[in-house]
Amino acid sequence: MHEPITAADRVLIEIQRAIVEGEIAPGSKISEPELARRFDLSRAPLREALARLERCHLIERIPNAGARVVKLSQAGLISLYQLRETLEGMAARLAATELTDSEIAQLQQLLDQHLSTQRVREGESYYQEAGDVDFHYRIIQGCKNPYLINILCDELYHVVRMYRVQLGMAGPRVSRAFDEHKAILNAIANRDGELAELLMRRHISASRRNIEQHLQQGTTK
Amino acid sequence: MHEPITAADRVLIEIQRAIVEGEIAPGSKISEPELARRFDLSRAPLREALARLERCHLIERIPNAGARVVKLSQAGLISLYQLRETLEGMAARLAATELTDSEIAQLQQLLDQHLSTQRVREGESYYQEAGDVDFHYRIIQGCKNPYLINILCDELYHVVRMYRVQLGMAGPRVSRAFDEHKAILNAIANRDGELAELLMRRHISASRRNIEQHLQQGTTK
DNA sequence: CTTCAGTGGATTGTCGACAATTCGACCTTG
DNA sequence: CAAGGTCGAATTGTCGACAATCCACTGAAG
Repeated sequence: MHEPITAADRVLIEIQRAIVEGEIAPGSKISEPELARRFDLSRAPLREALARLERCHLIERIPNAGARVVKLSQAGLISLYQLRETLEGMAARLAATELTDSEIAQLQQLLDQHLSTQRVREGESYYQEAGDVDFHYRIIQGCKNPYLINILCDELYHVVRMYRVQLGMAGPRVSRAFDEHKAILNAIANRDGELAELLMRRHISASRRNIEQHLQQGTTK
Repeated sequence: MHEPITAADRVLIEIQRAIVEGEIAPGSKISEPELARRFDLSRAPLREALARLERCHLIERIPNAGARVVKLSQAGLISLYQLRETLEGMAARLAATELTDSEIAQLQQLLDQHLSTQRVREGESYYQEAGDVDFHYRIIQGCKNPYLINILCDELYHVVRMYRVQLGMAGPRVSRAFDEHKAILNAIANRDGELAELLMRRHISASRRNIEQHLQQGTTK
């Protein structure tokens, strides 16, 4: 079975990566002919990809005027994390009742694995990033609400990553984040949805404050 | 200045209406050539419209296999309203601190207007629908969070309408809904965000139960 | 010197046709 | 008769070209 990937999907993933990693500068204009040449395709699949990029909030399109890469801003960061607090809090609360015992066990196993990995590579932000993403991803999948899953995993995921990558998340918060994950999972294991929601909200709030500091230092404008 | 409308936008609105009102049956397959003939367009703008319909959760696309109109289900309704509870509750809470005094006054004026209109046309569900939508719309706009506004007004709005329209919302809940609107607005006027959120959540929860009854009666499967 | 209208260039939106893939019907075979 | 494979028609994905629209530059008038 071939990967169910169309040409538009491939270029979508490419451009997503380029934007998230800042290879295409925030605020810069997107030229359809230029990108078409760069990725060696027609404009048809490219426009399909652009439509999906708009859905991910990575670009902003104005009819008959073109598309621009989104600019990072403190206001945008706050709005985004404010929403994440609510949505992932909801996901954690639902996951506490929806997840099966075996799924919870697998998650605990995953966390142990991350902790040992983290000790080996202290301060390596990529693994932390991957592990954090994986943990949140599984919690979200566990809520069993397709609309919520779609919003968090398909639409908001890449913008969140964009903020984290471009502001260069570092390591001092790593160990604390792992403890917070553990606490959230404990609440879920105890089937305490309200506590899981509260802890998840705090976890994301702390993450926001962490990034906010970096943003104030980084962009002076 | 012409209306900033492209051909794809026009057909999008047409198809949205057709799907929401059930003119295109839920679960039916979408044929691109057929729709292109029906609306007298090429397939290019039509595909653009289909991409946005997928974003609105009105159709589901499978690569190389086509698109189908979404089917209404009790599980979908519950997931949708579960999410609305959280999101609109958040919007109400934020609106309580973000709305200006004059905006609140305008909202109170709007509600009075709706109440008088409702008395004139007792049980007329369309006006209730329009008034309800307008009230919720303004609360959402008042939260000042662009991500949240986008999700509620652009992505979820039409599916919600689809459930309400196709299950034929009637009048017994109309007056109660107005009272609930009034209570929510009072909480906002008192700058009591927590209460506004709680009341909004109850309001939507009651609305869900109302629709749920109709759905159980209507679709026996 | 500032402001506004006109024009040229480029970009976006749209079109019709071609290629790749899928779904269904038919036929063959065990 | 059932199961599997094969072929064909239809649909989706992609392409290159045309038309409509917008942006920037130029030029002229106040």
